[in-house]
Amino acid sequence: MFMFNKLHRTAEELIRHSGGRVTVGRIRILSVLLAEQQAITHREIEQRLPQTLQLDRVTLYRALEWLADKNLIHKVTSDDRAWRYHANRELHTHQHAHFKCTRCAQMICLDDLPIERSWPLPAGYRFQEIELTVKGLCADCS
Amino acid sequence: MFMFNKLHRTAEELIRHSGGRVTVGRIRILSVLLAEQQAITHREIEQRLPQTLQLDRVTLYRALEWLADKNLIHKVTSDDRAWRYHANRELHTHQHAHFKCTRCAQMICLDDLPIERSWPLPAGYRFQEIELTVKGLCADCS
DNA sequence: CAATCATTGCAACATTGTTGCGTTTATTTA
DNA sequence: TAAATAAACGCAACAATGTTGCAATGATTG
Ligand SMILES: [Mn+2]
Ligand SMILES: [Mn+2]
Ligand SMILES: [Zn+2]
Ligand SMILES: [Zn+2]
Repeated sequence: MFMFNKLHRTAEELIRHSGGRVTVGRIRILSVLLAEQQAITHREIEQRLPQTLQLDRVTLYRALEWLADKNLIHKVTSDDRAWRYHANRELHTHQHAHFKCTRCAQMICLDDLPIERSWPLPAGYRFQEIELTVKGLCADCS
Repeated sequence: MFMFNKLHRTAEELIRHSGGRVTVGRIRILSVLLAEQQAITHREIEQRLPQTLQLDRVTLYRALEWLADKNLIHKVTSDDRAWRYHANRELHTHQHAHFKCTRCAQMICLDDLPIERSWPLPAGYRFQEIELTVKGLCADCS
């Protein structure tokens, strides 16, 4: 309860600070992501939202897009065609790698992994960013 | 014409060698991939197939799956939710990174990029493989 | 409180890939 | 070469994930 209220207020503050409209949907969504240490899918976010809050699929998609635009969250691609979302902490402001369990599909950020090395490209190619996913078995699955 | 026939015969040989049935579909598909230096999508393969060969979407999907199982091709994930396929050469037998242009979506293999370093994981996690995509602008787009 | 316009809900659509099943065909066997 | 067989195929239906258009709602401001 107490934790929830704290997260709720944190989320509200972050959203208000970003200059958008403060809606209960956005607050609840960001709260869910702040409470989670993993990167989770649209579906998983839906399941973690309070039952009392009825929220359309599309609204959830648009809220997530908005939160990502405002740099409050980031989204990660995966081989199962589903984006995964995670709240931004200070650690996450720079580029970082991710780990995905090939058995349970859980995905975590690997904040310690330095990936800022120079990646040599063919002549004429210009580097923008890197996407790195280590795959294997998580502690629970191995 | 000559090139085509040569690829065609190479493809046929590879397929026969893999112990499956040698069908015109599989030969044509593998020929397309052998002729291509980029990793291309299901859709793009479809477009490159000869008009004379009518081939069902599903058959193409299943042929690609079979070719990948036999290690004649490999498939690469992307942020646009579409697998990309590429013929296996000797270079590609080991793990390698890929480059994807953020403007034209072309994707190439970065065979020179050594990614076999040790990636430190949290305790209890077990490494299996790594997926690395460098994003930026290709020579044509930059 | 009223005005405004960002946000939402709903229906429809798009894309990519998968599954079930009856038919065809490549290969083997006689 | 002809028949038998199992693999491969075509078709229809389905599934998962995400997007678009538009009218209704509601957060914010004055
Ligand atoms: Mn992350
Ligand atoms: Mn490759
Ligand atoms: Zn796991
Ligand atoms: Zn390009």
